[in-house]
Amino acid sequence: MKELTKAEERIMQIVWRLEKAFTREILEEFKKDAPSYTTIATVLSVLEQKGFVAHEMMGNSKRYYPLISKSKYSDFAMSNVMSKYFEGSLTRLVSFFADRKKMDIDELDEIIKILESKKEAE
Amino acid sequence: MKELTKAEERIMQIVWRLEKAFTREILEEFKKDAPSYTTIATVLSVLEQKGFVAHEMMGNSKRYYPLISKSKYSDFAMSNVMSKYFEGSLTRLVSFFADRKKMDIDELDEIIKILESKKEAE
DNA sequence: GTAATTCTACTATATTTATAGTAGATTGAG
DNA sequence: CTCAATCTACTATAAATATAGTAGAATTAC
Repeated sequence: MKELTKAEERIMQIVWRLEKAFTREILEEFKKDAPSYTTIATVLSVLEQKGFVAHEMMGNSKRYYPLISKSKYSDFAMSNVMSKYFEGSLTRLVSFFADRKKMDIDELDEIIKILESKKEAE
Repeated sequence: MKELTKAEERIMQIVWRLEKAFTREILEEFKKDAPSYTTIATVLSVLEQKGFVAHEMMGNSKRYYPLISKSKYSDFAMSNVMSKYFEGSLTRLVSFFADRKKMDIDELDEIIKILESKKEAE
């Protein structure tokens, strides 16, 4: 899988959120610093070439939808950071968090619960 | 904090590992796809401008060392991914892992232990 | 002390990324 | 129908990134 550039990622996040979107709709999602309509169109065609989206024609306009899911790309992006900064180990990541973030008890309990049930399953 | 580009990050990882390093030493760390000596030197001066490293002179050569620690940058890089893909929630991240990765019992126990003692501390 | 080596500073260039304009096709309003 | 609006395709350009060469200073090996 190719990596997303910043501009591509901004657009892709919107496509993921909307699930199906026309260029126009994507433009409207920008509150500020909106790129121009044509810029978005250009980025979308790059995203299509990279295999991140595809489109269907509706009249003469393209409705784009994701080919690569957000969670699939999350996996990719996270693995990247994990391997570069935590030697790929979730344990290291969690201790990193534990060391430097304040975490509330409910959140901790929630995470422990998830892990306990994962333990059952394995 | 500025972001590291890919080329910068490759070099920076080496500087973090070596703690203090001459350009020559950095070059030697590359096993394959080594950029040229001068490329590394150029990237180092960019890193210096961005505030990631500084140097001390040893004779006529520069020995670079990190100004921004790896863990500080980890924090930054991780927060980035976390906010983009997990709404900043460690809980979501952990469940994401639990859902899609096989994890061994020892690792799970280890993580639970970390979280339990964090719970004590909070 | 001179030749070969090594280093930095400066400059150059290719590639990639980001942005957007223009022209021509299509469509919708009346 | 016809005009204004809208859309895509193509092209252009700026900015950022990646890479490295050259010249001259400094150092080292004899």
